Amino acid sequence: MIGREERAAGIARRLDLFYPDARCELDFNTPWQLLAATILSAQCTDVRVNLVTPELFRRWPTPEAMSRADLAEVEEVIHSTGFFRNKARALRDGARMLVADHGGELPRSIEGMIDLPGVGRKTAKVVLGEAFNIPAGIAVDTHVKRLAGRFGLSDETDPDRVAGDLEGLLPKTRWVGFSLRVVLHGRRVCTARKPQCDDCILEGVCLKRNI
DNA sequence: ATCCCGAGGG
DNA sequence: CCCTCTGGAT
Repeated sequence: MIGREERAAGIARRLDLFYPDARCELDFNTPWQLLAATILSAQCTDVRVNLVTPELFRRWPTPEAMSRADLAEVEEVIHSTGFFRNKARALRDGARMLVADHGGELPRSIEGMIDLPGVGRKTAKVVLGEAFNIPAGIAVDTHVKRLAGRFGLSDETDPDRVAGDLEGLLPKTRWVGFSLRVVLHGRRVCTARKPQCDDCILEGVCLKRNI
């Protein structure tokens, strides 16, 4: 049985080779639009988020515009992404905070981002990493949480604890890419219900495959 | 621990 | 019908 450090390095290396051009698949033009799309992506596929954001960003392209938006109109546009009341309020009230306290720009720290409504550590890490290239941490969503367990890289269930384990196993320079590739692998191969282990490139380094 | 919430797959 | 989708707030 190989140790966690060795397994983490081996998995990261193979994912790098197999998904060389992994990138964020949400559509956006500005950092604030990425934040908005990431808020909408909670418990929702990015494909569906990309279906509603063109209209959302056409009508409210900036925090200034969103800060003055009618809540019911925002709810109507984002309805199909689910949790639409919470998300609409988070978008408008967060935009008001950005305009009032941050000059319409995004905070560049996890603490600043988490102060915004609808923004937790996962969303903060995604936006800081993708928009500003700040490796604030490994974003642990449903995919990263599931695969970290199957890989044998964490025994935790709390996303923040899983993130702590992974961040201790991988160098900071690989954090952003690792998250993107694990999510991609989780969607395409290591799915929640019927994982396609026969088509998986991680044989020999994944704990689940070694059992 | 529970609630928020719609859409698609099996 | 049940599970899952790049979660967050109470």
